[in-house]
This record gives sequence, C-alpha cells and structure tokens, in this order.
Amino acid sequence: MSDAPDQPSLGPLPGYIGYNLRRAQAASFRHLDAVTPGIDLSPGQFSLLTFLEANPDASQTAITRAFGIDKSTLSPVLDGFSRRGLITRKRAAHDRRTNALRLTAAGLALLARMRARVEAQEALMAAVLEPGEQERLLDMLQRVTDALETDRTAAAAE
Amino acid sequence: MSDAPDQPSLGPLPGYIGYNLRRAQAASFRHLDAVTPGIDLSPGQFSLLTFLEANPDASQTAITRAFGIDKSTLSPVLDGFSRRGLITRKRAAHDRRTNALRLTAAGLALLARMRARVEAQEALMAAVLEPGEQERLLDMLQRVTDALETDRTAAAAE
DNA sequence: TATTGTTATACTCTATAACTATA
DNA sequence: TATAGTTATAGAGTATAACAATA
Repeated sequence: MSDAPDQPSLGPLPGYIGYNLRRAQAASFRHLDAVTPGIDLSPGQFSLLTFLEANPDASQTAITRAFGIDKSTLSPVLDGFSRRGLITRKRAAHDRRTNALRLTAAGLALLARMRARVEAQEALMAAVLEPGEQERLLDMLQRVTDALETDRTAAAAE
Repeated sequence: MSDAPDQPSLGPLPGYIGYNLRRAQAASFRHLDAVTPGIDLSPGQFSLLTFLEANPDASQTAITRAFGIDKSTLSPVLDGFSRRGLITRKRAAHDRRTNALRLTAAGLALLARMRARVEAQEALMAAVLEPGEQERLLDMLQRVTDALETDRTAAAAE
C-alpha cells in the first residue's frame, strides 16, 4: 500500500477521439477473441465470410475493393479458409483469370456460430447505450471515417 | 460500364458497432500516417511518448499497466526510442531493477510536432460532428470499452 | 498491354517463455 | 521467491515487387 506511486496521468490522450477509437476497437477485438474459444476467426476473417455469404461467386478482386486490402493480403487468408474446408475456389468460366468463391456448408455453419457471438457482443455494447444512441454512434463513426478518408485521399493527390 | 457487376453487399456488417469501430480506427491510423511524413511514429508510439511527458521517470512496468501491453512488447519499442535519441533509460536509485524513463529534448520536440498533427486530425473529425456530439461520442466509446472489458474479465474468471 | 491471382519477402504489433539482475 | 527488464521466437496482419496465366 505504501506503493501506489501517484496515479499516472495519460495527459491529453483521454480527450482524443482517435485514442478512444483505438481503445474501443482493441477491447472489441479482445472480447470477441475471449468469447469464441474453438472458433478461430478474427474480426477481419468474419467480415470476409460474411461478404462471401452475401455475394456468392465473388472474385478476390471484388473482396479487396470492398475492404480496401491488398490482393496479396487476401490470398493466404483464403488459402487458410480453403484448407479448413470453409470455402471453395473455382476458376470462373466467363473469365478464367478470376476465382469464384463460395462458402461451403461447413463455412456457413461456422459463420453462423460466429455471428451469434458477434451479435451477443453487439447486444452487450447496446446495453450501455441509451435509446437512440446506437444509431447516433453508428452515424458519427461513419461521418468520422468518411472525413478521414476524404482528407487522406485529397492529401495524397497533393 | 457494361462491367459494374451489381453492387456487392456487406450484409449485416454496416449495422455492427464493432465493424464501424474497426473502420474508423483504421481510417484514423492511415490518415495520421499519411499526414506525418518524416515523423515515423505510430499512434501507439505517440501514446507512449505522451505518457512519458506526463510521467517523468516512469518505469516500464508503469507503462505496461497504463496501456495493457506486455513488457516484452514494450522493451524493443523503447530500444528504438533510445537509439533515435528520443528517451533516456536510467537505472532507478531506489530499486535498481527498474528503469527511470525520460524524454530528451529531441523527444519532446518530436512529440510536439506529432501532437500538432494529431490535433489537426482531431479537428478534422470534430468538424463533422454537431455541437455536443464530440462529448457524446467520447462518452459512448468509454462506456462501450468499459462494458467489453468488464464482460471479458468476468468471463475469463469463469 | 492490362488484369487476376500467387508467391517471396519484409515490417509492425503482439504475445509466451526462458533468462538475468535485483529485491 | 517475486519482480523488472531483456531476448529469442512465433504468429497475425499488412504491404511491395516479381511472376504466370489469361484477357
């Protein structure tokens, strides 16, 4: 007890939106990992499977466009899905350069299990928001994301 | 133009808080990286330097507690700071196991430059929020983070 | 020539485990 | 014995560049 050496200060960090976004995102990630033993899907992988459910026969390029990731990032992830029997990759007839991706029955089943956990986490978050706040939160996050992306791409164009 | 093959759907993802947190955080990270050429500090590294400014002579363990990272994650980051002349690490007199960390003048200067960019990014985000919304956003993020951490640690305790 | 996808490679962030030195 | 810090190592997530196949 002699040992509590002044509460350390975080300085201006707690007042930053960016810092709090990072903390919330990290908490969401860790929480989901903790409540999904035996599922072994990251949030990003869950997003990919969700996309494939909504867009059967999507190409890999369609995925990279939807999520803003590089094709070289995606390939090995899909290798893993394929090895685990969660998806099939077939050469598309109309353009034999592209892969037509599909969830297997096992992929759909795992996605359903994961979605239940994700939605339980969403419920947990919603439970600490007042009526109407959740919609406001989503809307604000959307606006903030758009503002940052717009400015970044404008800055990149000099 | 014959080529727009139906808008792909993201399914339920855009309705999830978690998905939007991830997107916003990633946008913040990328944006900051784009507007800080020549500074070479990640958001996490900026947090560390900010902490050291607010807590001179802090120990490494104090930092790991404040940010929830492992000591083995921190050591190499501090090696980098030290090599770049941003901090000093001295053995503490009162307990020679612990390091007393301090920003150098160069560290303070780089931190000040980075903080200006961070606060410009904050202003960009604030600009798309209505009066009062920023405080609401910070408060909601805080509540959500707390709810997730509480549930995760409760679940971990069986 | 341009596009789709794969692979080699590398960098960052994170952790666990084994270690040294101090307490 | 317990704690502070370092180091070896590994795994996830990301990217760039070079490549093969196809358009």
